[in-house]
Amino acid sequence: MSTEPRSSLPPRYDAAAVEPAIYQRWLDANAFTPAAKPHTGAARFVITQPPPNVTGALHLGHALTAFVEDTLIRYHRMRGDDTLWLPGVDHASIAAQFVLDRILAEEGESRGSLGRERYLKRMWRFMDQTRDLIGEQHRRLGASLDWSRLRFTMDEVSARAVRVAFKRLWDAGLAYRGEALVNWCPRCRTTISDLENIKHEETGSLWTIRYHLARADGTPDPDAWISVATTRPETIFGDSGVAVHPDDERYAGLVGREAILPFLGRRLPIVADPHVEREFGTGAVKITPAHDFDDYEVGRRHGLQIISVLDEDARLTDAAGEFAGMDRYDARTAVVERLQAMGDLEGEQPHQMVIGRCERCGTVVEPRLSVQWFVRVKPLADQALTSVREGRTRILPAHFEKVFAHWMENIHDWAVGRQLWWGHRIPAWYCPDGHITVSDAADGPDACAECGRPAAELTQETDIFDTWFSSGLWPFSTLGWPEETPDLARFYPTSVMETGYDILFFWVARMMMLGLFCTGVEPFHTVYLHGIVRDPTGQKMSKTKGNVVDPLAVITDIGADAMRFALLMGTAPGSDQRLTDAKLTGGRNFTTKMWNAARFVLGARPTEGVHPEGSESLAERWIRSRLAAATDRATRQLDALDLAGYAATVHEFAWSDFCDWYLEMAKVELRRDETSPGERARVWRTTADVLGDLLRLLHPLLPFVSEAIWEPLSAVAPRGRGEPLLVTAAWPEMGMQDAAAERDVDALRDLISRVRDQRTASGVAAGAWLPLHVAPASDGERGAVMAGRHYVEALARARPLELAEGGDARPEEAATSAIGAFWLGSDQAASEAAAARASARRAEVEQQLARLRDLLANPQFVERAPEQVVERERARLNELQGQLAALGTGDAADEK
RNA sequence: GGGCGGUUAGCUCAGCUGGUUAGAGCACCUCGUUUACACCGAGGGGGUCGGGGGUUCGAGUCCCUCACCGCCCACCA
Repeated sequence: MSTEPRSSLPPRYDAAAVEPAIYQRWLDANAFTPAAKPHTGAARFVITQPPPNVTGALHLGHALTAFVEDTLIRYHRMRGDDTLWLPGVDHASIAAQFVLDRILAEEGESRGSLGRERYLKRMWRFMDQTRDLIGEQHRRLGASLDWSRLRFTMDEVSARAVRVAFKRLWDAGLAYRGEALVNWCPRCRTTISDLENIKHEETGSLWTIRYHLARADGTPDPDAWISVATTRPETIFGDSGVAVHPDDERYAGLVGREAILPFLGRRLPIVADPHVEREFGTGAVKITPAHDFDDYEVGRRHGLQIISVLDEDARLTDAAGEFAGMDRYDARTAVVERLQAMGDLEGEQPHQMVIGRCERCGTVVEPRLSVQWFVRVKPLADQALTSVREGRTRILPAHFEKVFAHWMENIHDWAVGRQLWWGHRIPAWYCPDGHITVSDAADGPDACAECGRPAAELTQETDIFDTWFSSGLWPFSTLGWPEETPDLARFYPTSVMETGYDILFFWVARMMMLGLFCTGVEPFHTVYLHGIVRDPTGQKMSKTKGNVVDPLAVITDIGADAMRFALLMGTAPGSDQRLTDAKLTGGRNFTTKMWNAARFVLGARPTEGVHPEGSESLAERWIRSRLAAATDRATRQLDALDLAGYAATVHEFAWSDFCDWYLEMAKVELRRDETSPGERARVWRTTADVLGDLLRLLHPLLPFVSEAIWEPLSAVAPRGRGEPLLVTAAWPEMGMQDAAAERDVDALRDLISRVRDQRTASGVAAGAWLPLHVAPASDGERGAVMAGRHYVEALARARPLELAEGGDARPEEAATSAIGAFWLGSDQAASEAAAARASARRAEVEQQLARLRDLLANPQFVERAPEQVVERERARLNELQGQLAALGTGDAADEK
């Protein structure tokens, strides 16, 4: 970029060229890194952002996240708050392995062929290629992240935090190792959490199978049996009982007897358990404790055997006899066929059921009995729940608090171990005597904590942590916890945690639990949950549907500002939005509009060296008042995290007030012959002032284009605050509102609009100048017309403008406006169309008057409604009566 | 099986604790090359606020109920 300040702008805004250059200037100025020391007394504003997965490319969800957070951080930076927005990426163990495994497959390798050590080396190489990708993409979005604090969940600081956090959980008795049924993905070959086990409605089969009853000698009775219903015949080999409902008289005589398992001849006790639904299937259930969560509980209650018959690939084990080695689905078919051949298959019917599939690979999840590491989360969940209930952490939108509470109340222990390689290895060591030592030392323990055996005899756990364990430490691990670092003291706890509602449980809940446990305080005071960006028809975007929008393509096309505006306009906490081309085009049009407005202001600068003089015109007072109102409103909306509201406020002020009305009125002032050079200088100065503050308001919303305009503007209209870059400039100060100016201009705008309407209705040529007669309804209105007559003349193309006196006759086509009666004087204006339009307007006014009279005549209303409301209605009535009266005794206006 | 959200103009959505004539953008119609902008300007048409009941002086807004759409949670094999 040139170092010469330019004072004009090129005709076209070239976002693709301008945006990267501006981002570089921000970086050069070190604009995103907090000062070494905070200003004393400055408020703190720190955002916790979800670190994107290291392997992923940026999608619209990331873009929305970045835009929301960047908008907030830019606002607070301008407010002078001590801000931090820290960037980072997540190592995403299972997702990363899934991606790398695919790459390896293409190279003819696999996890198995490489072995753990080489696999991890390969993974780090892969990381080095992809780790910076997300960062690069965030820079193109304009995200003002503090790159000097870039973090990775696999870096050493994070690793240390993981060890220390886990050691503390262990010491507190909240981490334990035990045998339990867990969700197992046979394809990823790891345990997964309940959250990663995605339920799908699917149609399967329900088979009814005969289990023959055992005779006294233990042989099956060919003529007596109990029929059980099952969706999983292949797990038959793990059966260790049959259950019926205790009150089911059909089976009352069978409880306590035994059935014989087909193929294996195992004796199965028939037990009574209230868990069984009598109406479902046959009312009798085969119990397979090792392969079903319900059966596990039933089995425990009745002391049944737990027999695993599936291995880690979901193949049948030797316990399945002749079926050993078969895949679970092949075995299902085979078992059914054999039962049929034996005459023990009573039936098969289609069955609607819910199947759990691995979030990552879609494979049907298998309940599997194994020894695992768990975190006892109940006490942690209670604390997190309490802080939400007591308002120390607030969730937006508020109704998610209920969702959060429901989940927290029903939470199960967290299986944190993963049988994967890429991730933080669980810092637990086993000694030959079976003792467990958990250590937070980087090199592991010196000796067994229980028996003192030396480290050399200990072996470390090979399982790694669920990715979300390290993500759960993110708000403080990134600041150096457990060290008492200056950053931790300065930026923790954080302010706003912003993410999509879809990871409320995965991430937010875990951060709250681990944050409270590790640091004793809530890691953030506000949880802001945004929704999903959908396609124009409301479908979720997905690669398979082919309806994804690539944010980088959009940026290349129309610029990051345009996309930001489009996304923020549609965002509301907790609700999804549809992204359409029309919205993106709207964003582009808005950036272009701002660019062009700035071009006009810069180009309209009068001769230098002339001192501004005279008092501000009505238009100037009005736009300053509007600016004050917009500033106040936008500020309150940003403080309330109402980003769509903020965007709408600034958009409306910029486009409607500033461009459509103020600039048009300013042109009148600037171009009138009667305006002196000093007055011209004053009007331009006001215009540049307001534009400057508008840019400040605009900056969090359109950071690039506002910054691009800021430099040339401040070169010719320095604001005296010495702010070379808008990104670090101050948020506008609240000005004074000017009720009188607003009232007058509102009235004038109404008059102008109505005159234009009359012109259109009567078919007057657009460029024609017509005389205009105005009969003000009162002295106030008369004053407004006097103050703004040249605006009316120019903007309504009405010249000369003549003020009518009370006694003047009103022609039939006279109409009413907020300022009183008016009529156009010309042959054409006397047309029937104008008269018709005018009388239609009058009819409207009269209708409203009638409504108001009725309302005010109702004693109930006058007595019971608040006085303010009644007063407002009275005032309105007076105003309308004034308008009508201004029409005098014109033909159409004299009857009530 | 529980719970939650939505239903407002042709489309996408605003409408805070009930209070003027329910708004915006896009789309549509008419006009317009006035020296920032046609990625624009001016004007216009278009809604019994999902249905039904209730509370109230007054309901898009509060209560009840029904319908449809969507989401989350859940151990009937």
